[in-house]
Amino acid sequence: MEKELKLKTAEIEKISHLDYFNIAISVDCVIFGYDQKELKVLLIKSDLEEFAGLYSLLGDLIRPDEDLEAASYRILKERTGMDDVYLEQVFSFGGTDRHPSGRVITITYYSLIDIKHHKLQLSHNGLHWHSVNEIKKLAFDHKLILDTCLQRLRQQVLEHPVIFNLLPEKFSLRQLQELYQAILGFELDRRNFRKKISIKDWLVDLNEMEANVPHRPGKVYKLKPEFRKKMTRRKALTNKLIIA
Amino acid sequence: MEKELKLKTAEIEKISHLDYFNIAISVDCVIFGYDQKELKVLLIKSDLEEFAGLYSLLGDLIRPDEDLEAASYRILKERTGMDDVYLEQVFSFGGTDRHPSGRVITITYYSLIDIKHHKLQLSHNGLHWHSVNEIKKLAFDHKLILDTCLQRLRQQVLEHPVIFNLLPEKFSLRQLQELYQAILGFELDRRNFRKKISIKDWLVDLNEMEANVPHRPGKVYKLKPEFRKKMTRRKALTNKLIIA
DNA sequence: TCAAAAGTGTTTTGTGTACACCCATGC
DNA sequence: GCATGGGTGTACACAAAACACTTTTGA
Repeated sequence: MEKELKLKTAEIEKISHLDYFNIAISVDCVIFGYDQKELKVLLIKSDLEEFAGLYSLLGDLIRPDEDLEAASYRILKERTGMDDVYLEQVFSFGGTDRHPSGRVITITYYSLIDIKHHKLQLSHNGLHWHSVNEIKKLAFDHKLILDTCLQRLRQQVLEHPVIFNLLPEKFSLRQLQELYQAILGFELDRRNFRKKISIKDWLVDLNEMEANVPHRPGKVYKLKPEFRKKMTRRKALTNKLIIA
Repeated sequence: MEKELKLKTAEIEKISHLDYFNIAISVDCVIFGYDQKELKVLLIKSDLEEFAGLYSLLGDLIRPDEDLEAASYRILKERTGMDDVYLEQVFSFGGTDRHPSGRVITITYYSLIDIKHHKLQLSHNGLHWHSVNEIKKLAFDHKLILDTCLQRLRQQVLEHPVIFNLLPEKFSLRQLQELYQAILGFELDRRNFRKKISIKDWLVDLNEMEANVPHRPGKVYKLKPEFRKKMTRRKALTNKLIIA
């Protein structure tokens, strides 16, 4: 992967001097995870001198024979080993100066993965999970991209059952509430939260209890299978907010 | 403009045979207008043999020195003569087979214009306003693009005061309500509608009355200037729905 | 005088929000 | 027995929805 990134920069260098239609197109992925009660995002060390010491999102140029989703899935698969993930296109960024080596338009996706279910190559590249709240600056315009995706994620979790892609299959209502809070950035009332979730009828009670908690164990639930849609889909017309 | 479109096809033909990074990038604009109590969209005859007899959206390849918004504004300006318009990026479509002459990824925008304030060159090209409801099929994947933009427009008018870009500066509440209905596709209660609009405090009463109506004239309003934002902006976190 | 739409309030229903107590478990 | 979170219900405030009559104008 190191090699691939170097190649990428070189290729951009080359094409930036060609004629009219040579604009490169990339996909950048904001890969969200959840751990230690914090929302995380997968970052890698920037391979450009201009951005030495800064981290960037995961991305790559699009290949001529793959569509946008395929490119996103490829990036995810290469970096996390996972291909069964939730993925959603967010926005395209096309400023003429956003890449120092030439004109690159990027189409951004965010994805949600269960951080425990993957094996990263954390050895080099600086590939790592970073707390979203602590990120002040990224290479390129990636901070803007991250903020845009986070905003979209916040909208989505208010309206649709996508948040479960960040959790293991079995979870307690406390875990779910803490995750909502980590994403939204504010506290929720426990009783009202439970009421709204139960009205939504998204969950199955597994008749199990949490184990290894230093207090009274809570019930364990899983998402009903009909809501486990992982693919990119078109959004439905906004209905009522679910939470908050 | 005829010439430019022919050129465009030829250029795409050429680049489709080049090497790795030669993917063309276009912007397609779904330009909405409102007339005769119907939502309209600006269409043009497709210039490709493959789509003879079909209409398509307005679009063009992106130039290397212009960003995405600049390309959208250029297309609008060329076709409608207007450059003071509301514009919003919606989605990017990148299927490998979406253009018969080669790989073209398109970034789509919708815009809202006051249909009375422009002068189209309606003489040739088949450039015309088409009722959105009557469109069954378009060239390329443009029907899908149109549907996606319409869905986004419906979301936006429920949350933000963008709808006024489709109306003349002065309008009555009846006109406004009819426009909401045309976009949303269902009827609204007149009293509840007026109440919600007045709570929003978007409008100024101009102390004028409608003229030339075959019934009791209504009051005439305009949008408060602070809500007349025409540029592309990032969306705010969803707040409560306004209408419906 | 009729047709067409303007203008205007009240009631009912549902949803959001604030809030407090007892319970079960691990340590 | 104490600390920690689990689990539950009620009261109030506000927003949405349903609904009818009188007024004004043009034809």
